[in-house]
Amino acid sequence: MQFTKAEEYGIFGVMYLATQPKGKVTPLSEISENQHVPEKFLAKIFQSLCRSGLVRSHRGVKGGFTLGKTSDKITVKEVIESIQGPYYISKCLMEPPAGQSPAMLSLRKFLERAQGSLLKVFSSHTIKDLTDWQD
Amino acid sequence: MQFTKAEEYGIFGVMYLATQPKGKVTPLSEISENQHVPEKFLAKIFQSLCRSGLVRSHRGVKGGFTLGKTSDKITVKEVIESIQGPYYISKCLMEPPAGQSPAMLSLRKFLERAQGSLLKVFSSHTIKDLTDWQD
DNA sequence: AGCCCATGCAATTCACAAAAGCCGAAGAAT
DNA sequence: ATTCTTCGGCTTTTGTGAATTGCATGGGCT
Repeated sequence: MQFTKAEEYGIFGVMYLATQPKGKVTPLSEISENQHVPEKFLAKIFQSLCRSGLVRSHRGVKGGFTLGKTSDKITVKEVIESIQGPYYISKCLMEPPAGQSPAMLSLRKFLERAQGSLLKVFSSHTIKDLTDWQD
Repeated sequence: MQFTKAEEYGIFGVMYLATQPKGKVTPLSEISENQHVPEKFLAKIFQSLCRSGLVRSHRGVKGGFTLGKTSDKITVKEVIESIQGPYYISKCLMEPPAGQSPAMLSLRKFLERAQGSLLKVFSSHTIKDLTDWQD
């Protein structure tokens, strides 16, 4: 429901994969070490990223993760919503508007507008934009 | 650091005052009852709103609150930031950028852009906009 | 004086974020 | 086949902040 450590770490992880040589399989331990992120926490996050296809997992010795598609095709919004589900700026937008007070309906209308503005930024930036900014 | 019940209730409270006859002093109990908000919680919120001058308090019998300025002069951003201080889309924007990792600096750049987009919506809508939408 | 209502602080409950741990499954190397 | 490595998924713990409640205080009206 908000931008937390999980999303932060997830983006770092995907960014790291994006800067690795194409085809290289990178284990969690390497990502964790380089980006200073708790490994087990990162593992949980990458499970979600894997399920949504943003990254691909490879088990066994010399296993690890690779990107599911090129970094310029992965938007920040995709990463965020893979990890925590649909993004809501406020809890009250999660509940259906039926039977709510006039003041609430009015506030919802406003919040939806604000949220739309935010999601537009989320979906118009890719991981490649972020890694490019790193230099 | 995020859009919570406190901000929600605060906006409801100010909206309610905005719909009352000009000059009327409205006690918390009335606002609480009409907007279905816990009275003590609302009291705390209104302390902040009072300190920042958005509402004016009147003590004693027949006391209560009035608006500090007309509702078309009160932006949503003012209400939010009165209640919870500066609005940050993410915790990591609260800390100074000095000495952070390249990935973090890159993410900050992105988050600042997203946050700016959001604050623009917050500051370009007033309480009057919200009460007008109620009809 | 007595009542009413805001003020301010303390305490509590509750939910969720953040992290750590454990055991199992899959796959490669030998 | 066995062993080692790495992900998979579940459970539990810890920490933090949201959301509330309670009480004692103080100012103003009648």
